[in-house]
Amino acid sequence: MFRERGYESTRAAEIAALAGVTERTFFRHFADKREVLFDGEAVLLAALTAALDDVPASVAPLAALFTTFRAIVPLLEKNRPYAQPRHELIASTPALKEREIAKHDALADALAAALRARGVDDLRAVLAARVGMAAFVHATVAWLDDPAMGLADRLDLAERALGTLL
Amino acid sequence: MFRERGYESTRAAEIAALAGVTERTFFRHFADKREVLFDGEAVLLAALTAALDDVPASVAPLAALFTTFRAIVPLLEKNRPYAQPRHELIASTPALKEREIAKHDALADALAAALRARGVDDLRAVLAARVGMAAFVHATVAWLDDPAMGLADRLDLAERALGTLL
DNA sequence: GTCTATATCGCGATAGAC
DNA sequence: GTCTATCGCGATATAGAC
Repeated sequence: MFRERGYESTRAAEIAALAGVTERTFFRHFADKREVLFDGEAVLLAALTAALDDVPASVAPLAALFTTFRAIVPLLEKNRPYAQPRHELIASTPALKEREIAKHDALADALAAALRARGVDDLRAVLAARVGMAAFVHATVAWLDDPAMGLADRLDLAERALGTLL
Repeated sequence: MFRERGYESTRAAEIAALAGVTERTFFRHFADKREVLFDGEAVLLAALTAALDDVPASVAPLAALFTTFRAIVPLLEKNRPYAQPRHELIASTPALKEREIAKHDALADALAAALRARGVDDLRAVLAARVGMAAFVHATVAWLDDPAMGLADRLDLAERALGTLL
């Protein structure tokens, strides 16, 4: 419906009707209209933290994150047919883009907490998580926009670029 | 008004009345209610890009950003009496936090564009900008929460922590 | 589920600046 | 005289209280 009529022109009541529930029920499931598109974030977070748990604690923080990202590449690639049009919609709708950025921010916070749990000090945990997320998001977006290069290669590229920054 | 009655309990019409204008006029000036608190972002962006222009093009991207941040420290310190309560309000209001994150994201985009204009390739520009912003925001928040350490020192700390990551 | 508030936007008219 | 900012009125969808 969002793709056909546009996000703003689609009323919450219409979505609810399509799902066969009341408008009120819709808002009981989703805190607001935008949330309909971000149900999957919980799955992504779970996959990331699970993958991070499999990385030996001896691996340095940022390297551990890149290992984590690579581990979920198959999951993301399987999801591409859904993720691509979703990304286009979000990119062209400011309200949704804002929400997506907030979700990524929360994801970074969660990764930082996971790194702290591995014994990384607070400052390095926060910075590593944000640096990692920046690379991950950039790689993912580039991959969605241009599938000529695989996601794993995009991650390699980003990791190597980070190495040349300092 | 936000601090006294809380953000949500303060109606847009009340703000407009305080300013001596109509509610309709309020919304002509601000795209939405949240924007009232983010008028200063344009000033910050201008200060940052101006400061970055003064850094020789020979300086590496991330180092150039830290030089830029240090250059505007006096501006931020002068602004602290306003910034501190503002930060508390934003931190305790999800809707405002979301907007702030989006503003920081836009700032990172602007910095990336500025780096590209210096001849930095796209990938490195984007990553440097986001890494820099992460450090800058973390340092600023830490400084606002605990003024025991100066902002300049917080930036030093973050830069050195990044050095051990990359 | 019902009821209601209020953020937000469209439109037409008006007043003052240049 | 055009341009711009404000006003006044009305409509509607989201979201929250009960």
